Amino acid sequence: MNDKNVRIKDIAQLAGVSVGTVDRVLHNRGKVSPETLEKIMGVLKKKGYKPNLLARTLGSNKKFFIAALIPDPTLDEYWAHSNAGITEAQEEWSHYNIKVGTFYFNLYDKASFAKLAAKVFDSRPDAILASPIFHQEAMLFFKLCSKNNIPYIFFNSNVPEVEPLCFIGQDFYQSGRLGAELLDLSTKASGTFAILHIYEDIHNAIHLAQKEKGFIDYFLEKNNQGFKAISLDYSHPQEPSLEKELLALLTDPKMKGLLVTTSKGLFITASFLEKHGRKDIRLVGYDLLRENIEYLKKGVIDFLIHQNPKRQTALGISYLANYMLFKKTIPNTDLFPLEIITRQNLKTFNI
Amino acid sequence: MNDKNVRIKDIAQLAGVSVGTVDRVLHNRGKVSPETLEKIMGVLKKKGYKPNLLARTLGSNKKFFIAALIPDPTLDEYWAHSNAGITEAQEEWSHYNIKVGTFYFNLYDKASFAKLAAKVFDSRPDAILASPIFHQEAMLFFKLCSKNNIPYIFFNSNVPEVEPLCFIGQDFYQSGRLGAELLDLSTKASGTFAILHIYEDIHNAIHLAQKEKGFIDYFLEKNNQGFKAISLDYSHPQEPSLEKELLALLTDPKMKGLLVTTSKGLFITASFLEKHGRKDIRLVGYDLLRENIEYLKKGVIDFLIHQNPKRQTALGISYLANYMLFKKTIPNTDLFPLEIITRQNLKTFNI
DNA sequence: GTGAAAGCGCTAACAA
DNA sequence: TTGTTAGCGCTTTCAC
Repeated sequence: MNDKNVRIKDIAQLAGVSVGTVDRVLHNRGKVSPETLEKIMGVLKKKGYKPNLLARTLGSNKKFFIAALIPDPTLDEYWAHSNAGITEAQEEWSHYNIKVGTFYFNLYDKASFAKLAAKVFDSRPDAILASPIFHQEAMLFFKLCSKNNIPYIFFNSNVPEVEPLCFIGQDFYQSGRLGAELLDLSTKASGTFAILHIYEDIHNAIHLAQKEKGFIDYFLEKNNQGFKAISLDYSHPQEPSLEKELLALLTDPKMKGLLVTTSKGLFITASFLEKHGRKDIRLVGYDLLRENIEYLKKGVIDFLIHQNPKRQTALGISYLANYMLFKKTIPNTDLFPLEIITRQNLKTFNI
Repeated sequence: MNDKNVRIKDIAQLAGVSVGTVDRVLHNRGKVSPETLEKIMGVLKKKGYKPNLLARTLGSNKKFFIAALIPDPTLDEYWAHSNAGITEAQEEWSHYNIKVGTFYFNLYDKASFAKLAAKVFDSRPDAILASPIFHQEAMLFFKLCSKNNIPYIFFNSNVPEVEPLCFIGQDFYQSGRLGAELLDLSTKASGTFAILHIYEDIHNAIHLAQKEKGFIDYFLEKNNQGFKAISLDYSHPQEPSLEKELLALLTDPKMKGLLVTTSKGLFITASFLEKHGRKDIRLVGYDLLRENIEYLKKGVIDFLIHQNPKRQTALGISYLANYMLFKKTIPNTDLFPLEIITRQNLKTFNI
């Protein structure tokens, strides 16, 4: 066992060529005769050559620019976490000549997405990390990127049609099943359980549908035990009507628990339950946002499901960096663990 | 805004000295006159100099050796996961001239720990990652390391007396509270809950005591609601007597749930409950081991608490690498999130 | 105390 | 098609 790492120079010597030639085959830049190519290849694998990545990036002296296209973090707490992940990764990868630029669009405004996308393009990025929440607009833009050979990774939502390098997010179906299970586990008697979509943003429709399917399937599978699942959609309601509807929903004496699919809907529901003193109703929802955490602590919310938005973006940047710098292969899709948060493990996630 | 990074050369120029001198102040190796020192310091912070870490490690051409001292992974599935984390990190850091050597001792044999520790020392490591499960022996050994200025990080268990660079593990107290909470949440009526230490290895005593305290405290705080907590210690029992004891324990009609603190104890208890058809008893335990997972899937175990042993060791290596390579400061203690595993989120943790 | 220069492993422009 | 060589930014030895 030779302790020393084999260098290009060693390979060159063994193959009886110069380092330049070896470098050419390593990066298959051509201009190498078949014979020497074969010979070098042979030595390469025989000695198990592994490039020194430090020397590589130092020597090549390339700068990479990654554009991150995400919703404005100042407008929404959830996206602030995504943004934090980008900041973190930015710091980590700055050593490697990788710069990250952020482009914030308005979560509620398609036009702003298109406008920012154009800006992203103008910045001539080497790669893009994006949350393509406006499906149509995203499709157009990323087709353009595709044509220009700009690699992109999506997180949070996906647009499979434009085949991103990778999608980082959660398994929404399984996520709905988990919500159902948590309600089930925390309610010993059988009864009725509802899944609520409140203040759904139109671009979330697909996710919510998948969550709903998971929720319903879970209970269907135990149908014989008297579970029921109801799906309610309170998108863009007038406040008073929402309150009335919730009231009506909860008159059902068999109603045992609610899964709320949107973070905002969650704390509205929580405040409703608290106001009406409905401690008999179990409540499960998504995201570690401030108000949700408060209601979790108070015991109004029983479980939160955490999507780890910060880690999603940090990983996205890492993937792109590894892809460009080291030609690493990236998985098509990386679905995160569904993390369950309760009062007792909350602080261990130190958010 | 100057886009170009300031290099040592730039600093030297601005300060009217040579790169050698700048390097000397950067690493305060002395041999610099007070005046030039001051001048260089000035330029340094004025220009916000940040060293290029790649060039640094490449230039210094140092090799680091980290010794990992852990229980034999072939003897116990839990430690196989710890070992996997080391392998993973090994790969990741090999680029940086960091080698990791593993030293496996027998989990059940103090003498083997001492023997392997001696081997570790003989290997002249630059740093050590260890699970110091034999308190006395570890104390002796790491005092020696301390004297020899070999930094060490502990994971899984701690020996605070020898002040490791960092302890990576879980908050055992909170972990016990979480176990209690999960039992509580999944049992609507009040009743009796027990915490069981089965086949406890003597060196685990402290952890188990902390878990127990967390468990008991949780229920004490709701004492008024009729909860009870019982602590049972079935260390090193004869098999038949254990079965008898469990049988006796479960005759209590108020018994609602069990928290088992050791992985082995957990699947023994699970198989017991299954055999006797006690579906009325909730069961919570630790670690994503094969048999535990099976019982979770079957519904005999309701929740598993995951300690992420793989990530613990991978992080340990990362910390040491960053410490030696980049002089990064490491937290004294890194307590991991307590991850809750159920049937529905199990697969998303793709173990 | 200080500076010059070689070298870390790799890249890429240029000569041959 | 191949070899040579000057960097990349930093460390470290050695001479002054």
